Amino acid sequence: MYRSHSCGELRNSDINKEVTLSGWVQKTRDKGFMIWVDLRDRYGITQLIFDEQRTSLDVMENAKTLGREFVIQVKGTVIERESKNPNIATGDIEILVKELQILNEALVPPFTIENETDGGEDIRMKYRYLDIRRNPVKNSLLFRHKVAMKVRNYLSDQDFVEVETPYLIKSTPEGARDFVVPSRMNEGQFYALPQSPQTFKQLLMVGGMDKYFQIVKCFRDEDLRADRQPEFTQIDCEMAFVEQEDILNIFEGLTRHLIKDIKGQDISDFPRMTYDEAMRTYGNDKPDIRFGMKFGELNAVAQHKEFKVFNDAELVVGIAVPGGASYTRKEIDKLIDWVKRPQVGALGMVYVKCNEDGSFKSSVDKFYDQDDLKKWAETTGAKAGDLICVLSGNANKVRGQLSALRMELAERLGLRNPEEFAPLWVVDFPLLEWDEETERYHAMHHPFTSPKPEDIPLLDSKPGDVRANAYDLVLNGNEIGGGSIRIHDKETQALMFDHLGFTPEEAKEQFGFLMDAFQYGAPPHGGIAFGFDRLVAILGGQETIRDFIAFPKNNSGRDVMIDAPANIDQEQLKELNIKLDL
RNA sequence: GGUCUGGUAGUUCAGUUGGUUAGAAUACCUGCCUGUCACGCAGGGGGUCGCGGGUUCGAGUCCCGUCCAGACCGCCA
Repeated sequence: MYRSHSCGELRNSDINKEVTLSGWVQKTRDKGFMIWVDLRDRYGITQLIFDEQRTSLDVMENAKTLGREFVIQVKGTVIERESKNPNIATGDIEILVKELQILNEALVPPFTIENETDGGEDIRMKYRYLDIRRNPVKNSLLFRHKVAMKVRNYLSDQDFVEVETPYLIKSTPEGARDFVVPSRMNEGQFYALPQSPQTFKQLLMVGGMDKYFQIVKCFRDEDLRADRQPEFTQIDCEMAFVEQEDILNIFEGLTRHLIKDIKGQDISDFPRMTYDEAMRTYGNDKPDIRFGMKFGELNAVAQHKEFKVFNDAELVVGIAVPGGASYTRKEIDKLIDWVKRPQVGALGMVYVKCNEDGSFKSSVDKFYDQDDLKKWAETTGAKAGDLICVLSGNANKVRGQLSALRMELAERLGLRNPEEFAPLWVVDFPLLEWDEETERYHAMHHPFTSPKPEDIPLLDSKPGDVRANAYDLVLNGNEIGGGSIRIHDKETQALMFDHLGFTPEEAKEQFGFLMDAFQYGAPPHGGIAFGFDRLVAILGGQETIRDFIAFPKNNSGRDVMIDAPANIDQEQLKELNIKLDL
């Protein structure tokens, strides 16, 4: 038996018990006459004591050789500490060691295994197995497990069935780049890893599994971000015989349940907002509504003077920055530089200081009088002491720019409290989106999303105006879920493929199996998929998902620990009939 | 594909207008220490300044290229 107890559970009530503990040496404090060893495992730390009065000489000598992260087993007696440590749960007791066995020695780790480690990101990823021993990472993984269990239990209690779908499937041209896997048995052919189990879950609906879910890995061969990994986990859900309203209600329930159960918070307000409204008031389809700073469109009150920049602009729009009137000229110039960075791309920024005395001071006083500026303040909701930041230009671009500024300022002003949760449904997404590169429309969500019936007539005349039965769940400015009511009849699906530029032959080749299935009694259905990594990170109060993934990839999609991806040898390539052209 | 930031001891970082032998903290090693828990004290070892080239009497420092890491834009149905 390696252990009778964990390193986190012994208390005063266990005094005088003979125990066996195993774990890692967190730290030794050798005072010569006495050696203390902090023994650590997943559950906590227990102090061991070796003492020249009470410990045999050979055990004492052995204890002197212990180094950080040695794996040891000890047998001894639980005794009360002479001086207690209120900072740890086991701080009242210690183990007077009688037997010490070194199970495995360890090299000196390249960084300290402590809450505040001295190791940087790079080295920690290379030695991720050591990083996982640290409380912050360990606790993130435990937290992830807890969220997964809550989700499973909740959905299972609601009669959802977890069904596994295949990972080796077929590549499709729509959407993200696929990871592909060569098939040895089918010469020259490739599987693709799923970007999502989308078509399979729809086929499960045709198969009568009317409530499906799966916590499932998905794969997308696109560039990474702090909140994006090439392989990531979704809570994938689909239901038959439901309308959009049913799905919103059920998954609003799940979201409320998780926030209540895990964070102890009741969500009072769970608003719904159309895509149009989100874009107009926040410049963004995933607005963070924990704070205000809503957009005020200023065309009507800013295009009547001689200021050419505004007069030529499709949209003039501003936000009120709380307390911003006190910014110095230098600070405002920095803000202007910030919006002019290529990542944001604004050409300039007009500002108005709303002074405490009710007067206004702007960078465009030459063109606008106090009455004009007062109207701007009213439109943007600016109060005395605020700063109005105004951008102008192409409506879509300027909304994106002002949205970036809004988020940046909120971050700087500390308005994005990670312990506050403000979920939101964004509904009525456009069905199609114009793609400049390929010069055609492509599905904003995916090609299986149903258009709103009343908008179908617009498909030919104004394709960009057709709205979809599609919705996103937004939490604190992050898209954590998205879904739609699907098309479930062959004709509509064919019409959709036609508008996406597929020939009937291409549609049949790519998705014939789905349209075939639709002819055998496909029920009306719809669903949603949550980005599980992201959901866990946000509930955990962070926006970077890496620490909630045991073995994440780095910025370039590499696993620096196992050093993947890597070359494969000629034999393997030959077997797969692959010739490299490098 | 692009923009920005960084790369110096095991680790995290400092390093002035280019100038003697490249520093600190921590970790590590040795010794001491009668209740430590961020133990303390004394001593010690430890460097291809990412890599390649250039400018210069002289480069960690300036220039060019390149590699790596991170954040972001594009991309992510």
